[in-house]
Amino acid sequence: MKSNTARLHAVPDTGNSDTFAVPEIRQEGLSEHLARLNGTALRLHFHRSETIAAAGDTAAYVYVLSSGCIRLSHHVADGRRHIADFLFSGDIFGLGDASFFALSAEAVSPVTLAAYPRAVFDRLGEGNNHLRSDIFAHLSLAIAQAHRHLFLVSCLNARERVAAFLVRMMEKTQLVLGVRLDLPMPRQDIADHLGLSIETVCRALAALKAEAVIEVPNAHVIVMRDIGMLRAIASGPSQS
Amino acid sequence: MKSNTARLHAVPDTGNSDTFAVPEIRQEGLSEHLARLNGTALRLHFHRSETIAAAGDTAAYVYVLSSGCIRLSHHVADGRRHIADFLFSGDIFGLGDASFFALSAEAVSPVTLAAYPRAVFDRLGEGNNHLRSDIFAHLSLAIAQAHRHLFLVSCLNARERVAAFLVRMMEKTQLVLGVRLDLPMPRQDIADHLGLSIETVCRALAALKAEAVIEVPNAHVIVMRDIGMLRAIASGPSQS
DNA sequence: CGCACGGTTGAGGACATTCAAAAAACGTGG
DNA sequence: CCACGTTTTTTGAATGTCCTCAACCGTGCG
Repeated sequence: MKSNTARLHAVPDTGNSDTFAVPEIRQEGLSEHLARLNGTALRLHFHRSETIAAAGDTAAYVYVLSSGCIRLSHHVADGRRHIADFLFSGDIFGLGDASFFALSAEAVSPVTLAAYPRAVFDRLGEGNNHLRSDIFAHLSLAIAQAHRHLFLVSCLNARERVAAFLVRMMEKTQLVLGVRLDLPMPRQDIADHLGLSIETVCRALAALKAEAVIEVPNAHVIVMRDIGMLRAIASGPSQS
Repeated sequence: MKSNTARLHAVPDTGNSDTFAVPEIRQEGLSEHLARLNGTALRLHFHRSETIAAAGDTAAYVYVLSSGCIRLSHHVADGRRHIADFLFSGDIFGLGDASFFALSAEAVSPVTLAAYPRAVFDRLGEGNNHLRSDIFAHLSLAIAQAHRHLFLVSCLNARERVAAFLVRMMEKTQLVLGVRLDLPMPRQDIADHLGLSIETVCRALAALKAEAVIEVPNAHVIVMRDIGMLRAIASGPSQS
């Protein structure tokens, strides 16, 4: 699956710069605003595999994850599913869903989160330009990330997708300089996120391990051995 | 950014429910609001293959397409590219790009469009709740569509992707009940949109033709022979 | 201890890509 | 209007990647 136009190749591609940079900025703003709503927030939690909200449900709340990991997925009748994204502490779910949730949110690991009634949330926004622009920024970022992932799935091969996934998980979990990455989700979830089969995910990890780019002490921990190389692989078939 | 406003049509949807329904509602609101800005709008036009805005450019304007077709694409150095979406008359580009465009916009066919200075646009929004909620809806829709496309690229095979593409183009170009679909973009663009090679797109079209689902009188015209079947194919390996 | 479950690895096959070439469409200039 | 060169589209054959099916391994738990 590569596709693409042109198969020319020239590009030294130093092997670094993300070719599809999406600013991965923490959205401080929104969190602050939400803190002000604490009085009306519900504190909830869920254990592994529980459904927090199902696609099609009335979007009565906006959720902010305080701990754990959740997946945003789309299920179809015949068992196939696609996982749009994984959310971690500080991430927000439901902001873009005006009336009904477009995706299901399910707990990957034990989760605690705050649920803000949408009505209250909206009311607050009406008098607050700053909050609104934060929401705007949040939605824009969500679009940019969806497009980045679209590029990943459309243009990268299995090994590159897995590498890109690891890089992204590193960023999302703030483990920018660390070497030890915790992957709370099972392989099947990674597969459904990347548009691969579970076996292919395993094989891609094995390949990266064989190249000494990563180590896999156990199934849920990845040790980054060569982050530069990992990023290079993640950005496409430049030199691989 | 992408995406757009989209098109109405509640569509009888004969065939079966789209497994990933995205409300394809026309955003009347935005167009009306924009009309009020006519005084400040620039009227531009471009011919085939011209770049209207490049990724990374300062997002000084919000564009509304009045005629023609443009593609929103992401290019990488080695020649690969991904086309996030195609825009038609009435669609909006640049709304989600606060400072810089995340995607390039290029004319697929001769294009005329209106460019609204972002500053003016933003100022209008500050005093207008209705406009703001239209923008919000626009961004939400863009996210939903990106997710739908993500599902398509992650879970469907070549024939299904091409079928889904045809269905979507039918909807976008308001040709809900018609049978004659005009495809202004070259095969390579379709391939880069669907994450396939150009040859595979051709073969998928040939397969649909062989099944008597479509006819292809010439490369840029598709005649729908069995829309119900097309929708069934587009929604995945359920009963095909 | 034995079972269940998630993960890993192997073999074979399906599907999409690549390379190659022919056919059709397009534009230009005579 | 036609001839010509260029570009786009289509088809064919071979290759490669990823998927499917299946067995195996390791860990955790009753």
